Amino acid sequence: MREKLSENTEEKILEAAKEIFVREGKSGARMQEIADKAGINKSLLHYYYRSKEKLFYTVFKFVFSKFAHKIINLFDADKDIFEVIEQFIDNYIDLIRKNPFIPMFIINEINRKETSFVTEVIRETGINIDTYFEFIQRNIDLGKIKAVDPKQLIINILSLCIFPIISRPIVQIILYDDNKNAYDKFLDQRKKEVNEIIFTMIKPN
Amino acid sequence: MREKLSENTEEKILEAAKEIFVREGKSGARMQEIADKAGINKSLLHYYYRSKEKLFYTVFKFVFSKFAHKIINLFDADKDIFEVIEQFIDNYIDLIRKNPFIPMFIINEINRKETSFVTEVIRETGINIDTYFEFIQRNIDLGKIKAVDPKQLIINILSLCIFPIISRPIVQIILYDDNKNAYDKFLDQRKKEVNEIIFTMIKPN
DNA sequence: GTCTATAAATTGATAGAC
DNA sequence: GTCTATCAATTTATAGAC
Repeated sequence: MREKLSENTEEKILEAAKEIFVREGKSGARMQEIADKAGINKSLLHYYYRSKEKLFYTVFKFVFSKFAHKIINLFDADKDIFEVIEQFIDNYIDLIRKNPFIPMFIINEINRKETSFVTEVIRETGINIDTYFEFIQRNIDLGKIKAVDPKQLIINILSLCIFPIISRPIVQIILYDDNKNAYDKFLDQRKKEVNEIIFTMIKPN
Repeated sequence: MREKLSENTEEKILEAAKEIFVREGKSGARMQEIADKAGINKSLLHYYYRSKEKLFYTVFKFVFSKFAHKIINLFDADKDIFEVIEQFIDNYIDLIRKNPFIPMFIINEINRKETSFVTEVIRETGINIDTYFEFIQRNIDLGKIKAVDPKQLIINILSLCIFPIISRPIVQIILYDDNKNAYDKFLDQRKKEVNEIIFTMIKPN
């Protein structure tokens, strides 16, 4: 019973902390706000996680892991690479659009931390980029795509998908006079745009 | 004399504030740290700028304006569009590489602020996107490039240049085992990569 | 496990002397 | 203009009752 309740609380805290940290950043987040959102007392935060630093670490690992795996996992099977990429772009743009603060949060906090922190998170997260490399190499060997640099390729895809969304608050104003609907259309159109770019660059002559 | 000294102090404050705010973010920056870096007393900060908020506003406008104009100004003259783009990519990647925190700072803070703040900054900054639109349209009319969407085009260029640098701390570890030199080579190579992508997408059949 | 009370440290801001 | 001293508010963290 008690344990059951405890687990519940721990989850509620993590859920609340996630929301606050992601939105406000580590230094902008307040323990009080997290406690309020979790519907508990501030002291309980320290009971479950010794300090703000430790709570942040837990949250960051959780968020990063989930996000990173969503990227990596797509490049597995023996599916057609063009289908995989098309699906990836479609899913990914929608995913970030729904959680626009997540990429910002990750990039932002990673820029503030020492290398050791980042390395540790990556290690614990257990993401494995080799699956992706092999997937690309296999397709090159089969002559399905040109012999492109897989590193440049993945960065191209991520850049073209992520940047328009994290920079939305400025770009929407400058390009579309802050018309939200217009920018949403722009992002929909963007799926085709990114697809075309990537396909053009990798398809054999 | 007094005025001369005053000006000097104000500049020193702005310079220090810029460095701290850009690196630590608004909520992470400390007035004490800014004062220390400027070599003055904390009270003087409040003497020149009434509050942290006002100091931040001044710094943000300054940083954003400088950065935005560097982007816009390149698309002016009657120069060849392919040359302009090539030069832009080359300059821009180097510029961000030297100041990797600036784009993050801008994107980050703009995501935290209300639309009114962003609109105000853009208005005061006086950036004018029309110059760019006209430049592209002229080149389309002349048949120098395909009839691409100028909005997608500029976002493509910026995405491909900025993202690999702001995400460097993660990507360098995942793709290059945290080998700094290797990633620098990657970024140099990237200039060619981005150029090729953009050229391929806009050059007439 | 959860709460109240409170400590201890930090931080933005002001008053007032020079 | 610049500094010292200090306030007032915030914020992380702990002690201790239940």
